[in-house]
Amino acid sequence: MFSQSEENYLKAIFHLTTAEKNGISTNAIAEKLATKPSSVTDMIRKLSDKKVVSYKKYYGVALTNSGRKIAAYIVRKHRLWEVFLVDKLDFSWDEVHDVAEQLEHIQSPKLIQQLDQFLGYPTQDPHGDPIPDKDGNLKTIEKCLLSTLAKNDSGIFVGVDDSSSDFLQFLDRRRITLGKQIKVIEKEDFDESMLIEINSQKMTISKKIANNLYIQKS
Amino acid sequence: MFSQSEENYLKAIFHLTTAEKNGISTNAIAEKLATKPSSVTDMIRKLSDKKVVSYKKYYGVALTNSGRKIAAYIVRKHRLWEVFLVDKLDFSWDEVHDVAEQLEHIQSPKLIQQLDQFLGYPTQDPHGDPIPDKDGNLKTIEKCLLSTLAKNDSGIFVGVDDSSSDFLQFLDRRRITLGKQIKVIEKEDFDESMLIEINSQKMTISKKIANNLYIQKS
DNA sequence: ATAAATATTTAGATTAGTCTAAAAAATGAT
DNA sequence: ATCATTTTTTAGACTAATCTAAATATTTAT
Repeated sequence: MFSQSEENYLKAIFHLTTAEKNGISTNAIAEKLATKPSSVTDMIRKLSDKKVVSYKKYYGVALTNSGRKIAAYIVRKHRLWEVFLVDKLDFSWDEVHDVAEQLEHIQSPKLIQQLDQFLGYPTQDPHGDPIPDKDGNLKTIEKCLLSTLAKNDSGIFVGVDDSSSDFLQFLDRRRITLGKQIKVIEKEDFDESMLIEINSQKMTISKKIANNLYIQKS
Repeated sequence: MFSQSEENYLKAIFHLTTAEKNGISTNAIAEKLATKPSSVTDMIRKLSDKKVVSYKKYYGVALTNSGRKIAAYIVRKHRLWEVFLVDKLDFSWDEVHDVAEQLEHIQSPKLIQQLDQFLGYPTQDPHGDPIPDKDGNLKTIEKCLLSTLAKNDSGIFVGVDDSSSDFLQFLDRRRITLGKQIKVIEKEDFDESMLIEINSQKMTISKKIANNLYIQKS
């Protein structure tokens, strides 16, 4: 059994792990969890004793197979709860994160099994992120940042990188919602802004925005 | 804000408080929470500093108005979650307690507001216990223990005193479910068992069982 | 290759919540 | 009313999770 704090560390490492990076740094974890590097060292040592992370002093940390499975299950729970909040309790996609952050720690396999069924076995959360299956497998879809598209490319808006409340509310105001078709009409070299077409109308989008929108090319 | 532990103490005191008793004893709280009296003394002092309980050394403890309101809200959350688990996720009434015990600590007023609406503003949990309203008011119905009924009295089964899994499963096997009509056919002086009629059939019930079933007399 | 900057770890302290053992207060029995 | 029993509190210790400050290792820049 793992404490909430231990679970949060596992999840943070899971999210910081990408195909490229092998050892996750103490500082990166500390920043992600808004804690101090010294606290991270302590906790990592504890998780290492429990065989859920492998750790070599000064060389960062990585999840073991069992650690990855536990982390994926926490992410699964988090995302299922987000779907519940949006689909059943009429939360908007910018309101769900903090509550799901609490709900993900509830211990009850039956609860999650039944919730999954109740929600109709969803595969993505309200931000377009994939929901790991029971075995911790994550089916990622082919997607890229809007900023990487060339003039006249188009695709479907399938996810966000930053899911802060401010950003999500901005998207709501601009009527940029998951599943919409987006076409790049013009790219401005000077500030890297773009003119895009969505909902049959054109709008200008800054580089920062384009860097936070995932597109599935068509 | 109150920690999970503080919330559990408030809830325990809330449940131990009845019309008769004014000061709840340290030992009673310790037993309810499966902890030690010395731990209770420490926590009570802390809750007293926070003005949610009134406390005089050696004379027990009582909730203040604000303490009572907080405790009632935790009970409200617990019971709403129980309804959710039974009505929406197909849990049976003997499986919900431990999960609700965790869910009651989730902090999100909107979550509870929306859940309440989603469930259709229920007034009772799956065991027949009343759900406190938003202001912490508890509407108790007129009820008495089956053991207090006389021969030929009858009424509706509206709640249980003991809601342990074992007892609830026993009731399931005997087809004794909330809302059923029960009539006392015979009372046995010797062992205080009773012969009752339910579901148009007769069955014998021990004193212990009769002491755990609440009846609304008709 | 060395010095400066950065990252990480260690050492020691703190807080919340708990415990055991002993002391103190209240209660109950004669 | 006194003594024994029970209840409650106090004192001191422990663990998990965190922190600050100092020490050490690694990386980067010249």
